[in-house]
Amino acid sequence: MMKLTIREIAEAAGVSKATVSRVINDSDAVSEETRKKVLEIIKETNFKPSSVARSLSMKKSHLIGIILPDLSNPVFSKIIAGAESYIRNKDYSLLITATDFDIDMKIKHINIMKDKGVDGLILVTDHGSEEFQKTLIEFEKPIIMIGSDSSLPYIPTIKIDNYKASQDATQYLIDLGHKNIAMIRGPLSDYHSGKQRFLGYRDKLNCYGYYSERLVEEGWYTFDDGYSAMEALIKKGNLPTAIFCASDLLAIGAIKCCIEHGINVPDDISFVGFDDVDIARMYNPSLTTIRQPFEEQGDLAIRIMIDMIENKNSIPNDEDSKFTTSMKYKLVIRESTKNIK
Amino acid sequence: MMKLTIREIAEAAGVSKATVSRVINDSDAVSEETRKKVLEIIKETNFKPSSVARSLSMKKSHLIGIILPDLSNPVFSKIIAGAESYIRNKDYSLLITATDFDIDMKIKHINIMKDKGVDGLILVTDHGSEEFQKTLIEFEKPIIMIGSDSSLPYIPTIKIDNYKASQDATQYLIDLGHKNIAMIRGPLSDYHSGKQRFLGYRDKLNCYGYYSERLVEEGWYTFDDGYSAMEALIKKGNLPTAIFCASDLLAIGAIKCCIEHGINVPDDISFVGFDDVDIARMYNPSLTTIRQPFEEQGDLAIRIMIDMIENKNSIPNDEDSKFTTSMKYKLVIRESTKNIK
DNA sequence: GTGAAAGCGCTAACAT
DNA sequence: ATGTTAGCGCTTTCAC
Repeated sequence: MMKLTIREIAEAAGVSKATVSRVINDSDAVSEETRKKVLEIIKETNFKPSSVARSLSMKKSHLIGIILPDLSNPVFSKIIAGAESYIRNKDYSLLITATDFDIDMKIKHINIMKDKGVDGLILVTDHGSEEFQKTLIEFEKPIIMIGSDSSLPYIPTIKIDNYKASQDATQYLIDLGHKNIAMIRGPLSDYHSGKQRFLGYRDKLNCYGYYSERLVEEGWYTFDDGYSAMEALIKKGNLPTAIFCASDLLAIGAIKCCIEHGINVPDDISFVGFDDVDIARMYNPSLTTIRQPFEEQGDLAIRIMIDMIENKNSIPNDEDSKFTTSMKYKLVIRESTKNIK
Repeated sequence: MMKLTIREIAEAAGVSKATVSRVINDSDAVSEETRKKVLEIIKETNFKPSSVARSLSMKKSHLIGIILPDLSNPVFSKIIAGAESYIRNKDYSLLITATDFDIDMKIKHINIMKDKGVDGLILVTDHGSEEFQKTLIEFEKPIIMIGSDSSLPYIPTIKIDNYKASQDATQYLIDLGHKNIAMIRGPLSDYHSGKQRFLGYRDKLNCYGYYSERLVEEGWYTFDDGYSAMEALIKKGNLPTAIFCASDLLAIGAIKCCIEHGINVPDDISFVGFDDVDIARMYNPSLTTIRQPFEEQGDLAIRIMIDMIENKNSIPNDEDSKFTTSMKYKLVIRESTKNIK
């Protein structure tokens, strides 16, 4: 059975291709009679217009690209899940690529997305190099960033206030009576999740005069790095009574290390994570953490994107309309923290 | 700056569009001289041919669709990650949709994929209804199934032997001296992960005369269902000394429930999970489980798919070439199981 | 209200 | 080796 085209439908209905097209798109007045007839034939034959041909003709692919570092990390797969579940009922599809935090890879794939004709691009990434900026500028279609900003004023950004969230987490630990509070941070080169979360912690401790460089370890947000960082902390001796971690995985890795060393959580050490991935509530002990609304971020990004694509006017183009959506985070208190007053 | 087309390149190079096309695709002999010239202009202008136009003309989109139930479940996001990381260096992209285990949704999205012109489709799902089968038959492009088969002989399938894996897991528990072994299974309507895993367990217990219906609870592979199932088991009284679970999440939910009830794992009850998602090794206690090679499955699916797309001859078309790849699973022993002999 | 024709950007015969 | 021409399947003026 050959693939049907609009031509066959037109013939079968005894009208022109143009008319069929009008019916399909509701684009122009068509007499009720012919519309009925055409519609009927379309149902009967189960005809579906080729989106490829349509894309070429309309210069719109109904594809939205999304580029993120890593699909097997729950942090990112949640964002995708949020985006996907909203788009599913819309007339768009998602083209997804992971790029391993590699900036050149990112640039390459932004270009691939462009070739594929995506109508818009969602970037989950840090802002990166100058060449990266250049690629963004030349993209010429709507872009949205999640978790980071681009320094390009016309690119909407969705994120949370990492600095403030970290201050809140730290304050919570202080309120619980902790003074010797360590942090396992992310790399400072990672501006939002690394540097800002660290600064929030440091500045807050400084308010109380508790801060010391000795208290800080660093890792790449992973379980294994959390484990190693904790080993380092143990080796240093003079254990803290609480540890704030830049990610849940870091926290869980560190907790696992503690347990294997006979250190009780939260009796000996309290832990606060960051993200609230699924594991946080499942863990034993369950993890006190900062909840980031990942799925909502993905969902919102798609909403804004579709709006930008369909009402071009809504693309912010002057300085004051630069819009950054700062989403609400929330400190979720569970079993891993203890009041020691 | 207008979007460049092959036409501008041709003019700039003083040749015809056809020649430019030849250069781009290495499709036909072109004199070294003109090739150089064209290539140069392409570099200079940073020209990229439109894949949409190309798709229309060649009837090949270089898009591979993948449909799965849920993106936020680590089981599925690992498969995607595997597929994506292989495809990334190939000249293909991935169109991803999640469908919530809803069969009608699946059918709808298979059709959407078809409209979008994907060159092939990877399905992570159970085989489903007759209408579903019909949709597959009418798809007319390569399809591959992961984790399940289709009953259509020409559709390659990638999976593990769930029945045997469950027997192995159960045997392991028996070897450890356990006789009173419960199971938290998935729904029997789910043929592979539900029914087969259960049968492997039941048949193995029957070999020893240990089986009893009282030992079985059921849930949807989630943490919360595991927790509830464990509560039910506790309510029944006469606790088993070991529990085999149809998923890691089920196991972890049950373990969490035990801990909250003061039941020690593994001293009082041993647990074996299924999947080996990341959480399994991170958990406290870490979980003994059957490892499924998710990323390898995704990777392999893409390899086979690209091969099918590019060498059509390799599509199996006779009965004996029906090919099911049964991947190796592995029992990974960790802290959640205890020898009680 | 409807049809004819041009065109979206590319590839693929067919000529030369 | 290269140019010419005719599509791929759809949308969109522009006539009628």
